[in-house]
Amino acid sequence: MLKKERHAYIMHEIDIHNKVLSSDLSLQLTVSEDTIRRDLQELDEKGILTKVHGGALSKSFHFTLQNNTVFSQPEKKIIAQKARDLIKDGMLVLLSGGTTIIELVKSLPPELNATFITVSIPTALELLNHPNIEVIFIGNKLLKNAQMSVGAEVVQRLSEIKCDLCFLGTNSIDVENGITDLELEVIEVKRAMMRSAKKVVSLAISKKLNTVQRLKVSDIGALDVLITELDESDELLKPYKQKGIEII
Amino acid sequence: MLKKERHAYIMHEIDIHNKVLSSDLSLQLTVSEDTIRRDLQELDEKGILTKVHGGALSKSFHFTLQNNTVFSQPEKKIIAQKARDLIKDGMLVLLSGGTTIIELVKSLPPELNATFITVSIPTALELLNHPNIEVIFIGNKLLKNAQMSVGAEVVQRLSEIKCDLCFLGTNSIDVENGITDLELEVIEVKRAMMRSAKKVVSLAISKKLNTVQRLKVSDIGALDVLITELDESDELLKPYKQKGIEII
DNA sequence: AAATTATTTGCGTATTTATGCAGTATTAAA
DNA sequence: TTTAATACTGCATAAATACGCAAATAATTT
Repeated sequence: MLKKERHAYIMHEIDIHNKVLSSDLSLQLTVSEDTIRRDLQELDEKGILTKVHGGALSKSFHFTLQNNTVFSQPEKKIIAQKARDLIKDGMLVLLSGGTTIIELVKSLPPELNATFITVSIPTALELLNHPNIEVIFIGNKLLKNAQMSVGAEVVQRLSEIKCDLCFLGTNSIDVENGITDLELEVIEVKRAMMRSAKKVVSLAISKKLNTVQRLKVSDIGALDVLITELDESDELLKPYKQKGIEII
Repeated sequence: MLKKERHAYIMHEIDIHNKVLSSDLSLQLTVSEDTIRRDLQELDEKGILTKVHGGALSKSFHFTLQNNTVFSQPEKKIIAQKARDLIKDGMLVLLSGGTTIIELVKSLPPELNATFITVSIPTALELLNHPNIEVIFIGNKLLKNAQMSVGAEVVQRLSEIKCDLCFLGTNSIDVENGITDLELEVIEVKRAMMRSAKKVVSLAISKKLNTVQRLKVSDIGALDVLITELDESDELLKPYKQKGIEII
């Protein structure tokens, strides 16, 4: 059998099943796994499939890369890098939704070995791109705009968990009014998230400092760490420091 | 034997078998392999076959290799339209993952008012785009490749549900071996999905008919409806009809 | 028909490609 | 962590290919 024939066969299989195993192909085509691996490598280089450990996947899975085209503000990149350093191997980390959180996930080193829990669909999708982290999604009714799970069931499930860290992509934060948000259902979940973590970290670009929304999530005192793109000594951050919040 | 005659013979062989080996031709035409190579090269330059290492392939064969990389969208569109008609206002519908299911979700009319349950992240994301449908995600540990929830918790939650319809994007289906799939964890969930629905519908492009994977999800008898892009009267579907499965 | 010219073919050799194997490193899973 | 599966590296081998050249064949001219 000619090499090109094998390639056609492999692509056909990929087309049908979205994935192939090297071991299967080796048997079906009666060539060594070495050869299959080299075939898959070539087809990968052509860009018509994605080689992975043990076989290959269809390209049609890869739509998360589309999201990468969205420009991320440099502020969020800075915040992500600061936040990243708090996460250590073996930790159990709770993540909310939002673009800042997505940026954090993108910046996670590939060798990091930790478990992440989230209620946000986009966050979950981004987490799935990383090789070594386990992803747990707490599901229930999904809220359309926020693309996240909400409702009593989620709050209940969160109450059964104790995480090392909770990262909140924060909408509005203010020394007087604490953390505030827009939607009641989101607030319920964020509260539950804060309760179930040993350490609560808020990620907020400085524009969001000292702004207030309609509904309150928590007092400022419930926060342990605040991460912005600003320098730790920035004037804007002083009031938060005085409340005993760690500034990074 | 004249060169032109050899060329005609080679093209004839290509038409019949879709491929030729230089070594074969050399014997059949009693000329050296060098000559055959030169022949194939000429015919390739003429554009009427594709020369490869060891012989040549027909152009149409080469076509399928390229063509298959653009996954079978039109077939899936047809399937989606057929499936759509089964869903009525007020129904509770269970969806698996896969590109065919995504296509179904895209084709749902905006005025449809129903509740959808899924375990697949991409499916959930697509469902959230629609204005009037409620989306429930059953969460737990997420499987990286399949981008879906798996595990005992999911099976348990599914067992507490009774849906009107369950749509399965099917990997492999065969009259003898039933519905089969690759990963154990996916199979557990698919089984649970089938149990929790009054009516189980399999969506499968015809390429997937009569293919078998390693692990079994269920007997063919557990299926109520099979939807493909083929006409209901197609020969391929007869065996399934005889098993009492409704063909759409 | 003979001579000349152009084309085709086969052969030897050097090179490239395809494949499998063994040992080791890496990765995934229990 | 341990264990099994998978991947990588370097190497060996065989098959396929490219190339130059000379012999053979075909086509053309004289």
